Amino acid sequence: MGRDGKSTGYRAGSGTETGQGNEHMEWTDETIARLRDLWSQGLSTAEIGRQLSITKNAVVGKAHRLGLPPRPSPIRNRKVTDGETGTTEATPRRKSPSRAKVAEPAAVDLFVNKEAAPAKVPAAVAEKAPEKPAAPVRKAPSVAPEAATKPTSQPVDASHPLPVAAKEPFAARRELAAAPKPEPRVAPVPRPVTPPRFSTAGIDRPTRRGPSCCWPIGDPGTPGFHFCGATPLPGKPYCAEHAAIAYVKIRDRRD
DNA sequence: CCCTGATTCGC
DNA sequence: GCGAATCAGG
Repeated sequence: MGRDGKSTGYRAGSGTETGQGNEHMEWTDETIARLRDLWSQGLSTAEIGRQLSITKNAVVGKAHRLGLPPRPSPIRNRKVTDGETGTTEATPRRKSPSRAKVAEPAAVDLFVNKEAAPAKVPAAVAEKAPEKPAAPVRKAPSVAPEAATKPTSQPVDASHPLPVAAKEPFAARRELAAAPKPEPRVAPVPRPVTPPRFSTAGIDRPTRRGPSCCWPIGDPGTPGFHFCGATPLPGKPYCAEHAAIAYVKIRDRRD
């Protein structure tokens, strides 16, 4: 139990800051709701982090605290059954946890009108970003997340639209919308695709319960801001139309 | 080398 | 409680 105290431990963010109030992520109900939603949809922690403008560490950390069900880890199960092989040290417990070194962001110009897409937008800039919600780009891994992690076994054959909303264990979402919470998690990334034009066609009632398309419409913070609300694709946070522009194959910006 | 998630542990 | 740092497997 006695954890050797490493006095060297300290992180960036506290101290040299010019006086920013929020040192930690503001986990509001809306944010947590989206976290759980994306988590249940099988998105990667890093992917969720990008959409929430946070690091994957924050995502996975919060996810565990929320009691979210752990998803198939790429690494070995640290705690399998009690039958643990004593010969091989399962977990050497961190070698040198000297987290004294911190990466210095060096305050890059994010909002300049350059073609370079910012890796991640700070919350301060993000909430003031006049840019329309760019598509949360994500790459397509070899294995689809929903296919890999879906105990419910999503029917690939979309022969008939099954009531996915009915079997969704997670009821009550962010269908409320119009929440004055700043969370435009994406930056103006120059994509060759057409700007998100929200055609009324195909959009169901935003008042429906269950999973709804979480594509942000309008500027967050404004009373007119709301989410699409249409029926999302199975295993995806967006509806068919928004998913088409959201899941664009481009080199995502990761730090 | 890239990705992934889990865990640890200072704050 | 939060999240960077770290570890670890594919």
